[in-house]
Parts: sequence; structure tokens; C-alpha cells
Amino acid sequence: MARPREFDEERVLELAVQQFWERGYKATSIRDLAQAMGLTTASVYNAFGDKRAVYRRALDLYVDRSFYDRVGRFESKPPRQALIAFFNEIIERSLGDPRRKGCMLVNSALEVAPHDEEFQHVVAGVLVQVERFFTRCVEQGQQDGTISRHQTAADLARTLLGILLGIRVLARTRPERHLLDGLIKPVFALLDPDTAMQAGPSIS
Amino acid sequence: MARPREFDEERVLELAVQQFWERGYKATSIRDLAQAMGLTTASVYNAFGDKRAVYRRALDLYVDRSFYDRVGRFESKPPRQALIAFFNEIIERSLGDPRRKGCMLVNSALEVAPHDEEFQHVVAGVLVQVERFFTRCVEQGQQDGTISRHQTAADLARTLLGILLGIRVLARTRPERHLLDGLIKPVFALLDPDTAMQAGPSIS
DNA sequence: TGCATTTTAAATCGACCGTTATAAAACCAA
DNA sequence: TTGGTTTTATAACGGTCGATTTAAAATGCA
Repeated sequence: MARPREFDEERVLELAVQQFWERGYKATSIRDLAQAMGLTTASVYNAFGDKRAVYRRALDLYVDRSFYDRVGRFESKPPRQALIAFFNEIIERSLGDPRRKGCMLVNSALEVAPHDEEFQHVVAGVLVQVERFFTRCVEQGQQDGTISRHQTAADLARTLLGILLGIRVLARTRPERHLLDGLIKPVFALLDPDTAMQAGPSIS
Repeated sequence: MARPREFDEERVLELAVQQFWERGYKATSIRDLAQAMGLTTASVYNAFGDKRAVYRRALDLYVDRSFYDRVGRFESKPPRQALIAFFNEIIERSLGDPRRKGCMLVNSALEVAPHDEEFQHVVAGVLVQVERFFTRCVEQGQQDGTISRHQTAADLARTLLGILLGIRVLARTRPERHLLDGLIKPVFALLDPDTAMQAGPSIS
């Protein structure tokens, strides 16, 4: 009935991800965005609505490609090895990032989410999913004896979530292998079941 | 010989910190900034140079007030208690932040530093100082027997740095006490010397 | 082949950006 | 009081922002 699109929506969204990922939301103008996507500003508005909507779609695509794909790849592995492989992959990804783009979700958590309720919910929701993945791994590992029982699965998963976010931030200003590899070593030791470690006294 | 300033430089810089801390660099316009500082834009430029210079001064002031003051307060304490108090204070600070401003240094690490070499160095330098504080605490604690020797002081300090940054990010989208308190518990256990924990095999 | 519809391209909208020019106001040494 | 100097307040600069208007180009259906 009408003139068809000259572009593939998902393909140009991938280009939008690159732009937003590298420069952030505010520093990316509609003109930057349109150029990166190979479109005119009118086409961007026609296809997606406004800048915020493009960012939302781009963030969703990023999360699908980055988190859920990775979780899916590791979910079937033995739980302890899944966690170790997960973090090693994050470290390699962080070190092999010369532009220091970091993690787009973390970037969004700090730049966009605090001033936008919808993005607050989106980011929080993804972090909950990541925490649940960690919890599943720890619970299974505690059942099959490959992960220590000296901390609850819930707490260990929370620690892993914190470490994950910490790595993502730290690597962006200090992408040093000895730092990230050293950082993760005590965390892996924490998972280790070959220990008589007691829960430390909780001093508040 | 001339007309004196009507404002105190440090006092208006504290107001600039508030503004930049809450809204970030890009989202704070010179007009926002001048209004927050109680000055005209001309006075801002006359006193500080340009927007970037104000941000630089504000970040320096924030770091002095937040990090170095805190480190100074804890440096004389018993090392293990210093670390525990440090993190408990960070958690309280993160939970008692209804505007979700987070940590201005972390915000700067993600928004400004990646695209500005000078700020990259500034932020990295502060993180090195924090890491050194952690290292000193862990080393002293390992010497006096209050901190486990199963991990090197360097690695434990790196883990603590990672956890610190993770808390700061996580609290900004999920400021939940059970999450932060639970997250830190295994980390404190990691410091605990009452353990026969072995270093976990490093699987890469 | 037209007609209706959508996507393009280009120009443009008012608003705001960082920054600066201008000149009045406020001070101190003389 | 005057002259020299700096800070103020106001207004404005050119540029870019997000978003839209206009009209030409491109389709599928009648």
C-alpha cells in the first residue's frame, strides 16, 4: 500500500547500540544517532518515535545480546564452572575494550536510570535476573558439593553481583589484567568448598 | 585596589558539587550551575575559567571531603575494624541517599573520564589511593592476626576495591538494605582469619 | 495507469547550549 | 575625590539541541 522501509530495524538498532554505548545518552545527539544508523533524523523519528525510545530499544537489544545470551550459554554448564567462566569472560571482555565503553547497562544505570523511572525499573529488573542466575548457580553448586555452604546462596549471589558491577566500573578507568585477575581470585576462593571457614562475626 | 569578591570560593564550590553530583556533568548547564552557586554566569567564568574547570575543582573538593577525610578517620583504627567500619559507612551512606546521587567519583569515572584524559588520570589516581588504603589495612591485619592470610594483601585489597565500586553502582538502582548487607557478609568472612580456607584453584 | 500511503530528503522551528562583550557598580590606593 | 581595577549584572553571540514541517520519491492496490 505504501513505500517500504529501506532499512532493517534491528540492523540499524545495532548501530544505535554502538553509538549510545560509546558516547552515552546525553552526549549522543539525534544527528550523531541518525548518522551512525545511516538514516536521516526524519526516518529515525518516523520509525522509533523519539530519542529516548531509540535508546530504550537499543538498551533492550544490548541486554538481550549481552546478558541473556551469556546466561543461556552458561546455564547448562556445571554451576561452579559456569560462574568461573562467566567472570573470566567478563574480565576478558573488559580488558579487550580499547574504547573503554564498559557495560551499557551499567552506564545506563548511572546516567539515565536515576532520572527516569522507566529506566530505573528496566535496569533494576535486569540486575534481578543476573542475581537470580547467580543464585541458581550457587544453589546447584552447594547441592552438588562444588560450592561452599558457609554462606547462604542468596548472600553469595549478592556478592557476585556486586563484584560484577565493580569489575565493570573499575575496568573503565583501570583496565589492568593483574588488577581484575587479582580481584576475582579471593571471590573464587570464597566459592571453594574445601574450607572450614566460619561465617565472620557481623560487626555493625 | 579593586572590587572584592562577594562570595567565598570554597563555599560556592560546595554548591557546585551538589549540582554536578546530582545531575552529572553534561546535564548541568552553566545556567543551572550559576543558579546553584548563587552567581551569574559571568562570575563563574571570571572565577573559575570554564565549565570543565569548575567540574574539576568540584570533583577535587568532593574527593577531599569524601574519600580522604574518611580514610583519615579510619587509618588509626585497628585495621580489620577500620575496613568493616569503612564499608558499613559506605552502605549507610548509599542507603541514606533518596536522590540516588551515588558516588560522584564513580559517576565521573563513567561519564567524564572515558572521554577526557585528564579526568581519567584523576579518577584512576584516587582509585589507586583507595586501593592502597585497603592494602595497608589488610597488611596490618594479617600481621596482627585479625585478617586471614589465605589471600595476598594485594588481592584482598583489589577485591575490596571492586566490592566498593559495585556497592556504589548497585545502590543507585537497587538501594535495598538486605541486598547491601547480604552482599558484604561473605566479603567480611573472606577477611576472617578463623578459617582453614585454601586458595581456590584458579580455573581460567 | 492513477490513487492512497508511507518513507525519504532538506530545510527549519524555537529553545537551550557554552561562552563572551558591554557597561554599570563597588572597592582601594592615591 | 579621583583614578584604576575588578566584579558584577545584563544581554547577546554563534552553534547545536530535539523535534517537525514540507514536499518529492517510491511503493502496492484499484
